[in-house]
Amino acid sequence: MTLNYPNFKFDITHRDAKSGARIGRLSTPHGEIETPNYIFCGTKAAIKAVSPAQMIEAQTDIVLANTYHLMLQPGADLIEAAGGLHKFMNWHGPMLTDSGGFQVFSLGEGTMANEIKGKNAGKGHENKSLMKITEEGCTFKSYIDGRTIKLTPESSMEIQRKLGADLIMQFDECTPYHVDKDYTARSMEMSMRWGDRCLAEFERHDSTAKGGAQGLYGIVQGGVHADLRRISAEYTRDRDFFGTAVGGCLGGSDAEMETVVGASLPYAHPNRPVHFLGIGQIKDVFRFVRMGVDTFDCVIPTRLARHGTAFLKGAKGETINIKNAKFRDDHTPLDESGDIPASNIYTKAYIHHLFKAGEILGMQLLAQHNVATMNRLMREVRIAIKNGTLDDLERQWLY
RNA sequence: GCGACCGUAGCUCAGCUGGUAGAGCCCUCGGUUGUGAUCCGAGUUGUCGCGGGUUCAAGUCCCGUCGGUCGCC
Repeated sequence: MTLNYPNFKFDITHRDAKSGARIGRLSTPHGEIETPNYIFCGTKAAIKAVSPAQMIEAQTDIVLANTYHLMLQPGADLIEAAGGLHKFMNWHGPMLTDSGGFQVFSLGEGTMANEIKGKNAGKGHENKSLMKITEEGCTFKSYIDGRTIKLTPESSMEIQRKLGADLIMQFDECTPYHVDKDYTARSMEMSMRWGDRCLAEFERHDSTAKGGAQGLYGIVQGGVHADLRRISAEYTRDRDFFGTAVGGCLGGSDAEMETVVGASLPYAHPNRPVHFLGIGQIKDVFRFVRMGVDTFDCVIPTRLARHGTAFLKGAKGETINIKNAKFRDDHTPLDESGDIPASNIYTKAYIHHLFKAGEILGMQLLAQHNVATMNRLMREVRIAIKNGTLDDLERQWLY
């Protein structure tokens, strides 16, 4: 072990007797969080429609930002000159950055989300010309101005170092769904070689020059193939990564997603924090916490909010659509059991009106409510794991 | 009083030389999982001002009439 991450720690303080769920304490230079926890997406150094102060009011512990978007705009050097992402965006708690792998490859697949979910069968790949993958890395055209950009394991590490988040991700290829197993295997193997290059680059700079300011996660790939997932998970286990992330194609159904995680985590390092990239919904939190996932990140709380969907404990399908006509004259608070004004003061009729009228305050209120609701979910999940009452809690949350 | 133009979905309008109506918005519902705020998808809505006439067939042509806008005396 040449990398020891002196300023990071992950202690598992409690294990659920009935499942793989666990309580952990993840320490970073910007504070510690209790896991399981939820990481909110602030792609371009901003949680869409929610200020840092409102994130704190919603009892948020940790956020993330994206290498891909920030390298293009405003550029990593500018953020470094600003004193790093924490100062730049005024978020002083723990933070994570993605490596840029997912976003780059999503250009080649039209919408990556469809690929991961196994949709768009037979379509996609129409923008393949926008990018090129080689052993060296990835070349693509900037969505900002069209200029050609190159991203490699080394440059991803350099950019993430300049951004300065606490937790960072190795550069990987997010393997599409509609490729054959052979392609998935070769892609996974390249991601492993890229992982080694990330570790080497990381060790060259971070662990020495900056005194261990960052913790690097390896990413498990392998598509929907259990044997590949095992190989990839064992790879991350046997390298000096601080944490393990589950990424790549997760299949086309809930069942397939569980298979993927189930084929990965038993072979990952047992004492490292496990992050599930890009998931999830409330039902996903319950499912994957039981499989040993410690942190989640997903755009869905804030994206759904901007489109008028509010997470609600016990609601059918987890959510309500505030734009529905039935809320037009519902003068009760959005969520009386919520713990912020956006939830327990503002009424459904009012927020319904804001959406109908196109007022951005509607999106702000729902976004903050959804963030607060997911944070509340995670708090209750942690308590339930400690008390052994996860099943009961799940019944309360899910219709 | 005369003349011109216009009356088509809740709103704004498109429908070429005749072949029983469309768009956008609104409205209703759905979608969104390593971010796409103002997005994507589906659906509801019409005695084409009214009355005659010509024609196999009229939103479309002709006559009359009502309403509106503008101009002239």
